[in-house]
Amino acid sequence: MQKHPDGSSPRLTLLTLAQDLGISRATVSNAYNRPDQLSAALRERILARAAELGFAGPDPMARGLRRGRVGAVGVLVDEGLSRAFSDPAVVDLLDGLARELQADGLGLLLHAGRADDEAALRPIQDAAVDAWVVLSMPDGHPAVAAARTRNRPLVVLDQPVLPGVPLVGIDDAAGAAAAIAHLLALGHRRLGVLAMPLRPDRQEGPAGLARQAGATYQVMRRRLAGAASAAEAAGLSWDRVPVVESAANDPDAGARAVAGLLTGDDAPTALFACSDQLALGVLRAARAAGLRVPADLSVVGFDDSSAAPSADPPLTTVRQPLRDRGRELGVLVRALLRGETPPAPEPAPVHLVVRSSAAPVGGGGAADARG
Amino acid sequence: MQKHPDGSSPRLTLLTLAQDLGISRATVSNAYNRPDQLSAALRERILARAAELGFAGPDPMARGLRRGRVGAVGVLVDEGLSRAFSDPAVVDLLDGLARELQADGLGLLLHAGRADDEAALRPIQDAAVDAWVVLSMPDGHPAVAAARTRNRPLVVLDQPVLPGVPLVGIDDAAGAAAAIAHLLALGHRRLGVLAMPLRPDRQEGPAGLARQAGATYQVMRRRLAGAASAAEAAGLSWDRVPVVESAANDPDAGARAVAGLLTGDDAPTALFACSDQLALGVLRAARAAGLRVPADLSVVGFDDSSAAPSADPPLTTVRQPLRDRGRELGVLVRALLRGETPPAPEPAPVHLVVRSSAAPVGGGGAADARG
DNA sequence: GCTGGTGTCTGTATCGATCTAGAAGCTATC
DNA sequence: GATAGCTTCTAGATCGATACAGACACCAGC
Repeated sequence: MQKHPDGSSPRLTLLTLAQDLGISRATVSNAYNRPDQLSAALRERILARAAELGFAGPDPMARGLRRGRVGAVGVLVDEGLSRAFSDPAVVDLLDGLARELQADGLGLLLHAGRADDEAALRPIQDAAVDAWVVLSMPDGHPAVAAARTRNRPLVVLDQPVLPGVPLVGIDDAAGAAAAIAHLLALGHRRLGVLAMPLRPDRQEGPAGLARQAGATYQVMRRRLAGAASAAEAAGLSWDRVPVVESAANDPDAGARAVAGLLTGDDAPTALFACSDQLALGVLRAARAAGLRVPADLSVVGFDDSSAAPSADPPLTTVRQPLRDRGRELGVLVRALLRGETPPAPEPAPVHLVVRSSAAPVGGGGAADARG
Repeated sequence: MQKHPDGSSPRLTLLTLAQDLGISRATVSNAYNRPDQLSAALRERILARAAELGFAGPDPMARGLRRGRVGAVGVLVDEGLSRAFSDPAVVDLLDGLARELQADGLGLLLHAGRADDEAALRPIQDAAVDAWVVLSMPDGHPAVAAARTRNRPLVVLDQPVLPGVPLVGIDDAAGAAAAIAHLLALGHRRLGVLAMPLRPDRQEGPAGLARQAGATYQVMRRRLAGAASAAEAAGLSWDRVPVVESAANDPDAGARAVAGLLTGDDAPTALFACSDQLALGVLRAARAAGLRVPADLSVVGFDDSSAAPSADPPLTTVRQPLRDRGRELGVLVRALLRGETPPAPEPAPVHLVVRSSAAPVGGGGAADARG
């Protein structure tokens, strides 16, 4: 755009403008950052001339260096962006976060925490951010360590639990227990559970007690523990409840993982899917197997993401306030950036939202069977 | 973490480390950036000592200032992040972009382009990014102007068309024409169109020719023009084809907007929805109105997003290679950052993917009618 | 006429790195 | 033994802004 006669592009800086106007660099800086430090008239003159020359204001990086702030918050998500964002729950949460941070003009810098490559961690270490938000990363993930090396404020969602790091979480165990209790109350005794990945190794299929206990995704460890205690409390032996692990938290993977469980004489009459994404997969698999939901199979999900109410049938699910939690993360980050040391918020309450994907065992819907 | 005995935190810099080791600052810098400029032994010693002291490497902002690069690409999306990311098409595209940029260790800095507030533009002007990617913003949106003020490389998806700015697009008109032609070939004569927003004013309802022509979302202008020409070519007068505008590009808004169109004596037998998100809304509205798809109503979408094949019924839709287009954006950005001036890529080809949401008029499915 | 207070504006040190040019040491060659 | 060519390391300028401590003018009050 602005090209010098001699061909070199004359980068505009505060100094350029100051010299042009015959005033000092500091005054131009003040025109942008401290309007009270100079007369309104002069400020107008400076801004007008800046617009004329096409000067866009102080350079972000130089300002960042001097002030120690860039105006960006790093967000660390597991795996690729695609997988993370294909989950409406993550999107809702991120939206809450972004809205809250907008109050301070902070943007979100996304980085995917791929564990594979040692060199892939450099971009994370070298990211110009004021703080980090870590979204549901497994225990011991190297990307989390990389984000911590700069000693910037860091806030964690759900997991991992790190000493001295504030965490925004929910009572996963209570939520899962509520889901199981609901199914038990409906009279179901042959239960099944479809789990999100327990470890980042893409394993799929039945998950025994050992695998469950060794889960590096703490969220799953807690939800399974909650489910187990609710089952045991009702006299059901947990080790006889089939738990199937999905290779990924999306409907397709969920449908694939659960397919084998739905047929056979002792197939479950009710399934607890540990996320709405997986619950959608169960619905799909059930349809493919010719089962009616909820007549032949009851399904309960987890999250109450935006996809839950519009599913077919609408999902009974454990509601967690996703947007609010995103906002909480933002509030926490802002406080930390102001130098405060706020207490981590209490785990948000969860409760069951009853819609129509779960019904009493035996299937009232058989009346108008039309298969 | 690292606290000095006297209470002040002793920020670690290249200089600290250099003095500690009795060498020069430049050498420490070289240890990180130019391994060939010093002996392997010394480099090892530096890195080891750095790890010992907890030095995470050169400061990103200082490096950014000196090098003129921060390692981040700004992404400008319309409206809130939530709306943008709830569209699987956007997510797929973003994933392609992120993957391509990862090759250079570049992260994505998200900013929502809210038009409301003048002050809301500052964070965009002041964002520390090396380049901008603008995703489907309407003509004349102030946020786009804000992103341009820094004279950084800028790449546009779909729109707006700006002189000298490379654009990654598709042949929208041909795609829409293919959709209409398909419906016509199936014998449909009573067509309807469900449009994405034509202007960012959240208007909903029938959109006359004037409104269509005044659309500031060019994508919609082009798709409607393509649809019109295909209709006219078949002898159908376009001004008699009802076009309904949705207030937002999501299934709920789409269902709401289209509901009124589905009933009545001269209700369309076939609908072209200008995005898969809207097509999902049509499916939902049709179900609510007791219509069977495709027996009573044929539906064609646009995008072939990841939601299309798993819809019920699977969507017939116009396929655009979303992930590839994201990658193209990334390739373009990387080239521009290397100082090259690559030609904007040819508009990617689109073609119709026939699944089962559109069928011949008259409804073959009426045989086993069970309503 | 002097003191003290306000309101504006400026000079300079500083943030933490990278780049360029060149110094120092060491070996090989004629 | 002087010259040339390496490799390895360093000094100093530079990127562009902001914070702090004053300088200067002007006015009020005694």
